Amino acid sequence: MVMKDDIASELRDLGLKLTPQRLEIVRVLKENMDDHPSLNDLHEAVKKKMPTVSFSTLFNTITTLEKAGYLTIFDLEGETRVELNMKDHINIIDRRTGEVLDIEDERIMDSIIEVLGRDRVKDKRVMINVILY
Amino acid sequence: MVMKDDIASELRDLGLKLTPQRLEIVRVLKENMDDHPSLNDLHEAVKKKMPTVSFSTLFNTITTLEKAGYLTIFDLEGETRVELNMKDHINIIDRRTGEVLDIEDERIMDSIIEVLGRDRVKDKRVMINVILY
DNA sequence: GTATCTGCAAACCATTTGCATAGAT
DNA sequence: ATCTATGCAAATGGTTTGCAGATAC
Repeated sequence: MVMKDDIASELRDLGLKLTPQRLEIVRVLKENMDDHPSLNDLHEAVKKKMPTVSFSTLFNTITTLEKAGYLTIFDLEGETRVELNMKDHINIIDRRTGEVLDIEDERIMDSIIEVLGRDRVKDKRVMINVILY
Repeated sequence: MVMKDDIASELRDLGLKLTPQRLEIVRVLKENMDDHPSLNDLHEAVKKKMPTVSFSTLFNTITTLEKAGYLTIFDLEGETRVELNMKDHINIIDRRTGEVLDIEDERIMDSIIEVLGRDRVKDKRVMINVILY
């Protein structure tokens, strides 16, 4: 359970102005942390709580938060997905269903880091595409 | 160096009609195998050899070849990329530059397969997104 | 008071579709 | 003769931009 004031101080720490829309967007995002929602899904979820929030505002907010290092976005089959898990981890992405699963597996992580080097992985924000036939 | 007739028989084996456009598209694709070209890049490259080939034809051809299992496509930052490497391998994708590198590393591959199970990986055409902070 | 945020509307851009004509078998 | 491919033009769909008015500080 995340408290309102936590979000406010997190945003303040990033130097961002506290608007009701922003607070609501982050609140909803935290509630759906495991879902890696698309911008549209997120917009729908936010509108349920605050129907007047525009897609533009959502887009601007996510862009701002991403630049501030508060979240990560990635593109899945042409859709922007939002990733709020800020721990080192791996997304297992099902390209057919769009499902995204977070795992924190040391073996995979270690082998990737060992082969590529941690700095390189970190620097490049690497995406790894495993292709088996 | 790939010979013309090899491509023709490959396409024939897939039950596809042999048109000059198709042959040229596959020829160019094989020449740029390591580049994971976008549809647009590929179209430009094909037009250098055969200027009349339309984007539609390229699109239709790639779609057809993908359904036939001849190649893989994936989406990178909103662009369709074409993958012709049909060996088990890993793409290291730099999300900033769009660069894609093929590697065949047993350690990474084995650890992924061990954790997820080969069938699951194979079935899901998994994409793995490594996020380090 | 000023810099930033909001939200409407329009632009953008790669992809995808519809369809009439052309070509392969 | 039939089935599939080609290529033009238009539609789609998610993202991105421009900007005027509103709000946070």
